[in-house]
Amino acid sequence: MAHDHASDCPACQEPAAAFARHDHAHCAQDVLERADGLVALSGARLTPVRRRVLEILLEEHRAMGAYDVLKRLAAEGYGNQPPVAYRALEFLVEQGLAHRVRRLNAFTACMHPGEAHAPAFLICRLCNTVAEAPAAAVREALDAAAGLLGFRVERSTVEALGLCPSCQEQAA
Amino acid sequence: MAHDHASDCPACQEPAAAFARHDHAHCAQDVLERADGLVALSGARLTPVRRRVLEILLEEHRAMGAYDVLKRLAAEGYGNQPPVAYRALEFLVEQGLAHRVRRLNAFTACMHPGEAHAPAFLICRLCNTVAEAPAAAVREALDAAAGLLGFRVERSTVEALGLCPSCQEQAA
DNA sequence: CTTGACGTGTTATGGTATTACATACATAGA
DNA sequence: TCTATGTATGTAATACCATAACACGTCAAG
Repeated sequence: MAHDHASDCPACQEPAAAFARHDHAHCAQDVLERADGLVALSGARLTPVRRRVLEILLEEHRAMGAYDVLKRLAAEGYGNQPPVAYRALEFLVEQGLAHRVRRLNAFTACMHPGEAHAPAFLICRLCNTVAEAPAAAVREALDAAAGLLGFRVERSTVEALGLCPSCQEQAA
Repeated sequence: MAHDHASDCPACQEPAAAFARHDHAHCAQDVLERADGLVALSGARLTPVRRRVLEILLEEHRAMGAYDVLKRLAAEGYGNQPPVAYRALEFLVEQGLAHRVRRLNAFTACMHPGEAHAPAFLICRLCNTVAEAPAAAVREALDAAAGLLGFRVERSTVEALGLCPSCQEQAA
């Protein structure tokens, strides 16, 4: 482990940790527990496949293609046809437990489920790391820009391609 | 024509026109002329295929899939294999003459080529209209959010799904 | 006139996502 | 309990999106 976790370890939650090395096991556990509660609240069901997909996303701690997820599922005895993965992923996205990263045709676990947030994704073009940045301000600006045209925003996709801190150093 | 165009008709350029009915022919003409100049400046070449693809995007005035564009090209005697369309589209995107709308796996002509802009796309989930909104403020907010994590943004994708003005009315 | 850069055409393939239908499972109501 | 209903899963087939690799042609610089 990169650091010792108390149950409220901030490193897993803080934005700044997104690009830092740390122990994912704790974050995963914490997120899973919250997921159970959130889903129950919304009246939906976190079935075995769905829960497993979330676990997989949390374990890998990276953006995964639907077919990558599917391979893992199939290896564990679940169905091995694309809809199995896509349906579970879609469910998780709807519940706010995962996000879709369109630039990568991939999915990633949400690290802050339940907290109302309009995430932005920061994708490093060198190391391919994806970080979820808090982007309430971005969403506000987008709502404002859309409002000027009379458009009402329901869902938004905000993704940035660029260089993460460590790749900036190496490039310099 | 929905309205009579002077060569400096603002309706085609103004954001508010994005969702308004108007004559596209003039906008297209204007954009094409500017495209010629811009490409020349950058040392690139707006070859027949490339120019035709831009014309097609302008004519249709909607987000088009690469294969839609390809069909049009093929019907006019150009190559009918995917790379023909993808290469031309990629060129136009690089030159800032077109944009890629990832949510739709589609491309659309840029309505304000040459003006430095970080566009946001507003996609109506009912009528599928796509509008390009000025989003300098959004980009600034994104840069700021990324900066807090030490991430340097190079390119960004900002897309919103929601309801355009007229579909809001109909829904109400 | 040769070389090299660029653009186009074509074949082939790989990756992503959805439709449609069949089956199983859970829960609520008779 | 039994059945009806909605929801979830499994599967087959297909559609859609995108790229790699190679061949050919053109044009301008040396």
